Amino acid sequence: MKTSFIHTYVSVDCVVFGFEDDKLNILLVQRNVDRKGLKDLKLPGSLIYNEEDVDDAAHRVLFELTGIRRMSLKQFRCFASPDRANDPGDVKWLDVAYQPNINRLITVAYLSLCKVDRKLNNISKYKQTEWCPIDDVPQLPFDHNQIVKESLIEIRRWIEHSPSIVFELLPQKFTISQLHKLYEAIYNKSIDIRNFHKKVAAMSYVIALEEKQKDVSHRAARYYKFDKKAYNKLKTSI
Amino acid sequence: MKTSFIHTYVSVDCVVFGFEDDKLNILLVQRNVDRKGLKDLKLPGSLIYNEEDVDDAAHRVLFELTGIRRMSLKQFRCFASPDRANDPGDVKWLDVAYQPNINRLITVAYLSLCKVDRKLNNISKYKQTEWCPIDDVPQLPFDHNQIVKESLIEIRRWIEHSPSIVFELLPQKFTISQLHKLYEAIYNKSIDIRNFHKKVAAMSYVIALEEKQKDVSHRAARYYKFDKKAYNKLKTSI
DNA sequence: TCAAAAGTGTTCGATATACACCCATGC
DNA sequence: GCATGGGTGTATATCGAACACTTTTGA
Repeated sequence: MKTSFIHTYVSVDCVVFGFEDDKLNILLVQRNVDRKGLKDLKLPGSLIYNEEDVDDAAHRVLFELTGIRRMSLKQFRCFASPDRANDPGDVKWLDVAYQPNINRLITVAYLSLCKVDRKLNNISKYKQTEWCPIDDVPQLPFDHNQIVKESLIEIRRWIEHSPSIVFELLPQKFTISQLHKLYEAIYNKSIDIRNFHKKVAAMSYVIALEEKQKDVSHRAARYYKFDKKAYNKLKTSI
Repeated sequence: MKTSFIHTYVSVDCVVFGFEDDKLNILLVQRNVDRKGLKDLKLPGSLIYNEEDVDDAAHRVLFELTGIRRMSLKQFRCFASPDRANDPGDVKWLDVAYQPNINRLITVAYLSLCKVDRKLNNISKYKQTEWCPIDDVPQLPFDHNQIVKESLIEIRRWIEHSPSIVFELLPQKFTISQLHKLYEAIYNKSIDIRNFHKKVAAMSYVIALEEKQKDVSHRAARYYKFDKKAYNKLKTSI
């Protein structure tokens, strides 16, 4: 009787967002096994270790992926459907990548953000990683497509709660236009640019710099930066 | 090497909110083992079965607890600290309740809501269940106190997103005053009653009934009901 | 007639939305 | 001089917050 309780492996899977070509992209990695011809992509993830918290496992995955130690991340859901790992190809991959007879796998999904201009010095584990536009995500193994879908809802919630995290998707110096396009990409709708300027002006933690764009064939845009200290002061004062 | 991946049991724990005496309460159950004198309470929960999704496990726990089959519930976080089940008393309880040598336990926390006037016909499993005011929760095993704490934040988020769920905490017929006190309890602040009347009036799915209170020693309050169909129509039209 | 809770409107400030033209730059 | 994107202000609607008195009922 007691044996019917699940005794299982637990993994974390990370949806890492980046912003490129005015679009949201996510990081996908190549699976270890090659199936000829087809790119065989998945979300970066890993089984968790014995003495490891899930949050730590997610940090570890991201570090192995990007070389960045303490990326912002947010757990958003545990996926545990009994048949999420039933596809024969997925079962086989589990056998090769981890060990045979993993009959079931529960995963905890995380959201994270990364500047795409950051060089990803991934730590040997992944053959290849690539940014993939969110509207152009191929079919992924397990329930990774569903995880991606839900992560899009979650990223909006995250921003409502912590407006600062959008700046993790932009370079240190950015233009209003970049920020504007980022918001449009995240909310998937067009946002009036004049109202947007007002909105940014109201963010006391977005600081205008003297510096402007150079060598652009139109009026040069001013650069701005995100002031973390001002943001935190504001947050704690509320 | 591969053996260092976690291979573990997974449980669900449910924070069930009720509304009584103008306060939020949560349902606690008595652990199976008695420690003399002290009430030994915990959140209702269970290990999950082999072929069971976590959501289903949570539904099962709630059914065993209340006799209600499809309660609204919301997964809100996976708790997986390696030392969440390190307390000797907790280890011993796990041994007795489930089986020896559960060295680690990951849990997925759920939020749910229940009318306290509903008779809880709990299905034999729990010796005793009791409603406990949220401000008066005793020390609980594992990290259940933290789970309770986070559930309070989560219930607010849930209401923002799905205003209808508050009505699961009230009887079918309720007064504005009850609804008002419920909101005050959830947000833990006083809310201006006139503004609140306006707010309720703007909820097209809260329907005034002809019926009023009887035998009260003050002006009788009108009853209202929640109209689920009107609510759903509104939701889908947006 | 008193105690206790029910019910009711207006004003103000803040915030979101809609909307169109001139500016700077490189080619 | 023209194409390209940068930058700006005003008017209106909506929402939330503040605020005090009258009504109904049973005891």
